[in-house]
Amino acid sequence: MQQRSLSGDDRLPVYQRLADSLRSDVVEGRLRPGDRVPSENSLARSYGLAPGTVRKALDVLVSERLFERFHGRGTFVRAPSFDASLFRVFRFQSASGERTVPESRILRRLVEPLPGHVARCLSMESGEPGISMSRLRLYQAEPVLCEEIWLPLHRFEAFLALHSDAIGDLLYPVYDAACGQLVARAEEALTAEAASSETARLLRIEPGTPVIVIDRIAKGYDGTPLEWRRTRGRADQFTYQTEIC
Amino acid sequence: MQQRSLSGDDRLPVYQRLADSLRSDVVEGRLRPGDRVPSENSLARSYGLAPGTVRKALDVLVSERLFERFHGRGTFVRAPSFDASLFRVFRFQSASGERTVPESRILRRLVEPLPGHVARCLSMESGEPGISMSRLRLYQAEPVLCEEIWLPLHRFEAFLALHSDAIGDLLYPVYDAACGQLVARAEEALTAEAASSETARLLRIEPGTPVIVIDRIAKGYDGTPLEWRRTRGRADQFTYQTEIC
DNA sequence: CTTTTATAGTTCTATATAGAAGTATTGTTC
DNA sequence: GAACAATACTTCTATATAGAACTATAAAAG
Repeated sequence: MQQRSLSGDDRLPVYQRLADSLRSDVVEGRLRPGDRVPSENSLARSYGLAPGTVRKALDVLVSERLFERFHGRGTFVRAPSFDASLFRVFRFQSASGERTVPESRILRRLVEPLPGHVARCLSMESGEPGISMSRLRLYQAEPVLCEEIWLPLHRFEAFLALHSDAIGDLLYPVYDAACGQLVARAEEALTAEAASSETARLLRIEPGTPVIVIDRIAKGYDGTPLEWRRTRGRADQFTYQTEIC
Repeated sequence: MQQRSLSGDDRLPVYQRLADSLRSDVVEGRLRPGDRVPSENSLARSYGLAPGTVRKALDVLVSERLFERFHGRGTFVRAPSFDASLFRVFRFQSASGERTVPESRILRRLVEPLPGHVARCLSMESGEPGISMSRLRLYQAEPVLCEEIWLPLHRFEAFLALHSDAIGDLLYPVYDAACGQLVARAEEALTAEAASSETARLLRIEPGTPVIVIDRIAKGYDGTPLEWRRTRGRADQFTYQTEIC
């Protein structure tokens, strides 16, 4: 247990600087999702702080949803969950009410130059090489979502080499395992449009029918954009619920 | 400064019971939006608690967005803001970027029996009397949103008597002033559909064009549903942004 | 009247301490 | 081996205290 000290702007309160320090432990990979964070007492000892101050720093990171605490068990780096957001938006539930992740079928996977609007979102230049994918997602054998996905080639070369069977229904675990790319959070923008003939064919609906469009930019812990994704689904299977105040 | 004691289940932690007590001060109208909450020290004195415990109770209420704190100034009951949510969803901003609330025009206001699906949301019986309104909202003289609104008659009789000129662009302040009904929060559900001929006419678009539908149930501090509202707007003027993690 | 200064009130930070409450492991007993 | 008891460790609650940082008001000075 070595004595540690806080870096950073010393005009900031101590608990903020400790929170910053722990946050960068995650950003720089010294702490990974699922890892246990040192206990409040041991942090207090090793940084030479009062336990209350340490606890306040952890409060910050818990409210950021970066950590989660369990009474009597410990504090852990939280693993983000993205499919929960799909359930918030589309109602995929069987008659019995249970939720299963929709099955995925990759229709296309090849290297192409990034189009302008995608490149901008990925902080890259238009025309730089990217991996382009089309994916169809089915629920109980019915097509429910279709997706266009773009990845920066230089980070995801190993993904190209993978056999299709090695890619499951969820992509982010594969990004981590095969390419060492951890997705920490994502920004989503939601719109509606009339179905093009292409998406109408994939979703087996009439062209012109309203569809929901979700644009997502997935980012790493350090904020670098990793994936661009556009998902379309039938509007009549969609509701998004919030509380406002 | 009278000595006060905490009621409620004494197996709960003290700070929770204090938070409950202050919350019910708001629910029962002893504290109103904008009011100043007694200072941390005075609460500590009057309840006979340590200041840290009081502060922890206030932390709870601040994170619920019921209170807001200002360093050196005090703690206040927060006034909810609902038009902010409209801006999150529809992009009404002039070229210069400033935001103005869209102008409102009430097309219809009369007493009618509540239809079933509305009555259910308002915890009332189908057929009970309600106030039914149609409203058109314009931005820079262009129609952008159309709304159907239902109110329970027994709470809003005074609203019927109001002259149209006395009703501004925002309804909730009028509900409060004329009927003593305070809206605390609202639940919204968002969908898309093809424009009916009726909404197409109002919004001056082609029938069948995608429109966004927002169903809202507005509730008081005690949770009683006060207003049912369905808003429709052109989908091409709409984006909803969130961060997920 | 305007500006400055003091003051009293507010929230915010930090320390120190003690024990309650929950969880996992280890040892003991049967 | 299974069931129970003791233990060590974790987070959680609560108290007490002191001063920093910020804001509004009142008093004083120009």
